[in-house]
Amino acid sequence: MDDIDRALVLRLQQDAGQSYAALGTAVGLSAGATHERVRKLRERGVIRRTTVDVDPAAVGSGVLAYVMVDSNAWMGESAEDFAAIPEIQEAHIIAGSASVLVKVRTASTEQLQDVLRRLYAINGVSGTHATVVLDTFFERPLPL
Amino acid sequence: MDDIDRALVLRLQQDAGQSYAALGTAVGLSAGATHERVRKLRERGVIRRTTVDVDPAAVGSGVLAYVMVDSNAWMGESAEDFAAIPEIQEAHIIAGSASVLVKVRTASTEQLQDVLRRLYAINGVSGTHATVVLDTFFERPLPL
DNA sequence: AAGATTACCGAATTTTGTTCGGTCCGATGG
DNA sequence: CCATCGGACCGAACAAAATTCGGTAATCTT
Repeated sequence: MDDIDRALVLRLQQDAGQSYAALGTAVGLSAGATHERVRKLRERGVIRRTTVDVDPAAVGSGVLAYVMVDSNAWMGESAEDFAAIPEIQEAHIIAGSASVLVKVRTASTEQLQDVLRRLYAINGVSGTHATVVLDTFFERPLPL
Repeated sequence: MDDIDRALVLRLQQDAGQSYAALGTAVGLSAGATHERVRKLRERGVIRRTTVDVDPAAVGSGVLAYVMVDSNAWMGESAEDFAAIPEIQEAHIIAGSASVLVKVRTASTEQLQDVLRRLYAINGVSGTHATVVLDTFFERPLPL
């Protein structure tokens, strides 16, 4: 994980569609060597997968909200329960008064309400506190 | 934006590296037609870009926190100020008692503290409330 | 229903991905 | 100090994929 690797990851985050030749030129390597570096980055798990960024509004997920989930039990083994709700994009165990923080995307506030209903149905969940996003400044890749 | 488009986006989210031939077979189209569909999805902005998922811990961002930022002024024009802090991965205007919610990734809690210090330096910011993530259940693509 | 538009297929063409032998450099250890 | 080893790189050969395009069928427009 040297400077070249970081440069490669950075450029791939910005555009994973470019050729190894272009990528190599940018970091000062041949296409073959670049290919090998990227292969190893994948192998090591630094690069997990190649994906596409989708406009949420274009696919019926125009409403974004973060929900603090309170519980009266240990939630450490409940990952599956949260994963079963497709509108949940992220779920984290957190320190502090609430115990789980989830990121939810829905098409409407009505559907958001329905997600809250389903959250309450999860074993151990005693309350929720939803924070609706009014405007997103930006969402961007990791710093390097 | 029909069923085929949705299937294409779904599969590209899972693996944007596969060939148009494979993608086409999966949805019942030729490679050429698939190529054209995906090109249009990009053109329309449904697909914003092709990128790679990186393991945060592998690139020195093992600490994740969400920070509620309180303010005593209208924050709607402060996107640049937040964007100037590279550790901030997302920034949103929210409804509720706080006015901005940011997602922060750092290598250590010391660096997290430094980010909080820089947040306070933003014009209008009157307070912060950081929630540290202890464990991430999952982070996944949008539902379709 | 005629015309126009769009989507599709399949093959040709170009570009890229992938593999491989040989070289260079730094580390290892005798 | 020198020989050996391993890793990273280059450049070329080969294989595969992207991209383009003419022709056709389906769909929409009027």
